Amino acid sequence: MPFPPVTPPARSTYRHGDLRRALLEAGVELARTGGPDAVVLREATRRAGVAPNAAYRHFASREALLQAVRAAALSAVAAAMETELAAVPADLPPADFACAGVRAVGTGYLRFAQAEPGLFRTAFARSDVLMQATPETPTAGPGGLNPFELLGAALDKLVETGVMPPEQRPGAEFLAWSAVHGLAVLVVDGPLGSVIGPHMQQIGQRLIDMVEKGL
Amino acid sequence: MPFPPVTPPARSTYRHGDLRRALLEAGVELARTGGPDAVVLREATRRAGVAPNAAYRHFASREALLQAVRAAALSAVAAAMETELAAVPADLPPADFACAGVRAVGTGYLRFAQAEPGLFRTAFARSDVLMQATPETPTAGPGGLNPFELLGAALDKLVETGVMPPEQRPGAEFLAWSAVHGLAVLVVDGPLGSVIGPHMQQIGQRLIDMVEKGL
DNA sequence: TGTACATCAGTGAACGCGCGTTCACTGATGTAC
DNA sequence: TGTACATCAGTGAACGCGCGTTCACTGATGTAC
Repeated sequence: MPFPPVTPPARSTYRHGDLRRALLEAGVELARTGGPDAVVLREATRRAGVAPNAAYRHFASREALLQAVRAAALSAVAAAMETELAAVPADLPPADFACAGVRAVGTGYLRFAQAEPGLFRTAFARSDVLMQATPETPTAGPGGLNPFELLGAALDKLVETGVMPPEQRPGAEFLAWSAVHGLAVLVVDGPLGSVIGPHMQQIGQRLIDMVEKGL
Repeated sequence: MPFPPVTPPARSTYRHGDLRRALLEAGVELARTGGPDAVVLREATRRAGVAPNAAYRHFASREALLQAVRAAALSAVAAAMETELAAVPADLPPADFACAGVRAVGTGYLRFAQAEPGLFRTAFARSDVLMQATPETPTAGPGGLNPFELLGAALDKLVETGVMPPEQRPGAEFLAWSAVHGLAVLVVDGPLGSVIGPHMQQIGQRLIDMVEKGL
């Protein structure tokens, strides 16, 4: 896949100023368009208007850049969830509020997957970044929690408000996550894109119904 | 990823005999080890003991070979489901038999994902092979149904035996498939491999419980 | 039954491509005196 | 305040790699007469 011509930023100073950030942003943009495989070190330096090897001052390898991009993508997923959470009416009765929280997390996840398929694929493609974030590669959203932690917190509230029996709680995040993730992946990265792409949100809501009832 | 040295088959005849099949088998073996990206045309010809360009007598391009490998992988998924289905006791009452059928389909899917992660990833990676099979690239198992059709048939029986209300049936395959697929992908291709890999079958059963209850 | 010939599966050599990465370097910065 | 110097971000050129694909070819096969 050839890259579209991107105007070089035309730097006047010898020093770039913030090359690490520029490379990361270029990497994110590449991931946005083409998924993880599109995060190509040389192309990122090209977009930053810099020689290819300049990247090695800031990232140990192409893989390190990709890790950073992944973390940024996960952070964006968390932000999408938070947006959805913020839209939940605060005056709901506690139990309903807790339910709406879980739904919001799932909805944010699905929305993000559909709006930013490239980043979504990058965020969750074979790696352990989510589970072992480093200070250089933060995976949390503005609120300080990463996607997995947001889901866990929402489920905790389900137990606190008595909607979910406590003995069901352990491992529940894996079940809920699986369901929602599966739909997202089938549509964004799998064979269902053309089949149910347009109805994804609707099917997503039915899926979340199923999870709620099943848990 | 360098390939391990594979002994060339040492052909004595000028004609290979069944090069198409040999390339397909080599391709499947590559996918088994390294997923879709590992299906490399030159490596397949190397393993078949043939010049690189000889492949073009049988496949129009690398992509065509990959499509064929994908189809074979889907066929293997179907076979795994059928194996599980065949193990369901035939003397169960109809409703229980129907439930067990759905569970068998899901279990077969998860088992396959864990036993053959490379083929699993190849089978479901961004493509429309599943939904538009051609005579040259069959996706069905021995029984003549592809994975998606096997799931559909199992759900139909759920309706026939009165376990599932008919109005729930439309689209139910997407919900069930999503749940199971999500778990498989998270473990095989995502961040949960190291976390719940060993307990996957157990979590898988809980997940299928959830789907049954939720539908 | 023997022979000419069309068919076509596989060969050998080469192409251009873009990648990640390494090397010795150069130029700007900022700190120590 | 001025100057020497260490630091280190970015440069330029090059490397080896393996890939998919194209070209003109050669050798075995099997069919028609």
